[in-house]
Amino acid sequence: MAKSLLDQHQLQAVAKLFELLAEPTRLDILQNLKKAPLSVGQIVAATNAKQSNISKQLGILYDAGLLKRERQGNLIFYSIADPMIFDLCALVCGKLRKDAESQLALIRSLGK
Amino acid sequence: MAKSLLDQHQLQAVAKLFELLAEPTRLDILQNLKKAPLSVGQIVAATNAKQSNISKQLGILYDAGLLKRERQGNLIFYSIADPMIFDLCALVCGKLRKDAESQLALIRSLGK
DNA sequence: GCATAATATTGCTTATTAGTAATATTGTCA
DNA sequence: TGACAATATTACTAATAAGCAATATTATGC
Repeated sequence: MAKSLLDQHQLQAVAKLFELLAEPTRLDILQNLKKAPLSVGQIVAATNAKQSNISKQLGILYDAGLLKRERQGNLIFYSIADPMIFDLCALVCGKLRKDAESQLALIRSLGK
Repeated sequence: MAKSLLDQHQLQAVAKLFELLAEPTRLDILQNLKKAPLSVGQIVAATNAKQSNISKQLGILYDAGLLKRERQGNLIFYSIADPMIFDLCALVCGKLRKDAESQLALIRSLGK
């Protein structure tokens, strides 16, 4: 394989997936679902977003295939469809932490 | 550590980073810089975006700390500041490929 | 069937941003 | 210094999306 650059269409697909993770509210939903499935009401309670917004964001994540859902009586439980997203988030969190640490080290060295 | 959920501020920082990778043009720039630093003109030639747009997106990636830059005479060379982003993209690409494959397998099994 | 609870949808406003053409800046060379 | 090439900036338009209040849907228990 020579160059292996993604074409326009593939880049769009990758961008689309990143876009899903580019909103604090959706990230909040995902991290709350990490341990176990939750009903919509539980997610609303765990975050500080309105019910209509949570429902909308859940729909977006579900339509994209990142979440599964299952009805249990009156409640609808959402769960993570592909735990890979946590690997993504872990990478990002690791980078942010490392960046913050080296920033701190720089400030400390200047203060001497 | 008990829950270790990210707070609002941290979620925003994570979202911000994903947002940078949520645009096809910026992804295109990044993948072109993977092998070696390139001047702005070279990037414009490698992608199919206008100069002003490339310059703008380069500025965004640079301001965010994802790119470094160095002037060499009349040219300005940009390069990747943190190769971790390629790990992120590899994860996403892997997921998309796997999803596509299982989708294909499903279609094939239905065709029998 | 009716009242109620849980979730989804709709219509709307507001904010953000990609992309562009035109112009400004910066550096090089003669 | 002046002409030219490379890059950055500006002002603008158009499209997208988050968030909200209000309303609609769906399921439960009486």
